Amino acid sequence: MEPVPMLLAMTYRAMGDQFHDRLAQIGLEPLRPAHGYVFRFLKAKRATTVDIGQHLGVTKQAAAKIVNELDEWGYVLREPHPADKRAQYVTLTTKGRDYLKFADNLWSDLEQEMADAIGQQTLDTIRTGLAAYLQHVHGEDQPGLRPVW
Amino acid sequence: MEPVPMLLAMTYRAMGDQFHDRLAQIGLEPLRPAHGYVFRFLKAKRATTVDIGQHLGVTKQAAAKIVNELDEWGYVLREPHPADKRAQYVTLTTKGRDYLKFADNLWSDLEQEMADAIGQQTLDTIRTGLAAYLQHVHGEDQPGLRPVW
DNA sequence: CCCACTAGACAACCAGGTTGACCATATTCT
DNA sequence: AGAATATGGTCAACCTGGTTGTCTAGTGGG
Repeated sequence: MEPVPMLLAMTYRAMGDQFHDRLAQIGLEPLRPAHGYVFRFLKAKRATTVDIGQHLGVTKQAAAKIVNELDEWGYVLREPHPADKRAQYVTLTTKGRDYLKFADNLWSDLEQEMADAIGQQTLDTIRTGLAAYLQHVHGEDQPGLRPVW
Repeated sequence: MEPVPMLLAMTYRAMGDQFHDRLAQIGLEPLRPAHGYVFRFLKAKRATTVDIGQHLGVTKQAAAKIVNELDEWGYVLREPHPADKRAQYVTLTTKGRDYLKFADNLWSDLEQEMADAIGQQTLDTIRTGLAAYLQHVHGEDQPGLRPVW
């Protein structure tokens, strides 16, 4: 029988691939998962590049590259930090918010299809089970999302 | 609430990190997940480098690099193909089989800890649920494991 | 007023893939 | 049989997405 981690990886990829395919059909920019995570993070709180790196679990330099791309593509812009002249807040543009909304819909479509395939209840169990495990392993301070991507 | 794919990724990483940490404590070679997948594959069937690449979902060149490493480290060796002078079978050495056995034990330890944390029944539901989803998406011919790693 | 610390940029590097070209052997077609 | 085509394996150049290390300018506690 397949080891559980293998199943996790394969399922993650299966869902991610479908997400990507459907996005490509619409003809959107080739955003990677990390970009999506950044959007979600920025929606929740004002953040600097350093904050983003921390959240993703990568160096600030890696985070800066990602932010640069998003900036060039118009999903995000930098504005001066009111109290710290070194720092810049990274904020979503309208284009960024629209993308996030679209992506969220797509994700919930996929999740719904998964529910249809294996049963809503099973899906719920998976969700709460995995969350409980993460809680068990990491306690309150969950680490960045780091790899996989 | 966290999207399911995020939970999958985080859980995969959490388990993988623990696996890696414990392996490092024993002082074993720095094998990556891909190597483990190769072992598991070789145990199941005789295979060439090309077969391995196919199974992993990477190019044969990438597979060749992996096989080279494993060869240098003594986990694997190449023997001539009986019917095709171009080809070579890649086979596990004793060291390779020992590693696999050790790793399998470690994985099942981790799985048991997961069961202890969230309940055996929940874990079973997760396992069968994910397997069912993959079945639903891919049908019989599951693709390579490709990324994540 | 110093001194330790931090945000961000720049550069060099690395790992783990990719594509493309090639040789030798296998296979298929006529 | 012989020619055309396909396949296993290797080599080499390149790409992507990270890393470390260094620097500047600004911050903030004693």
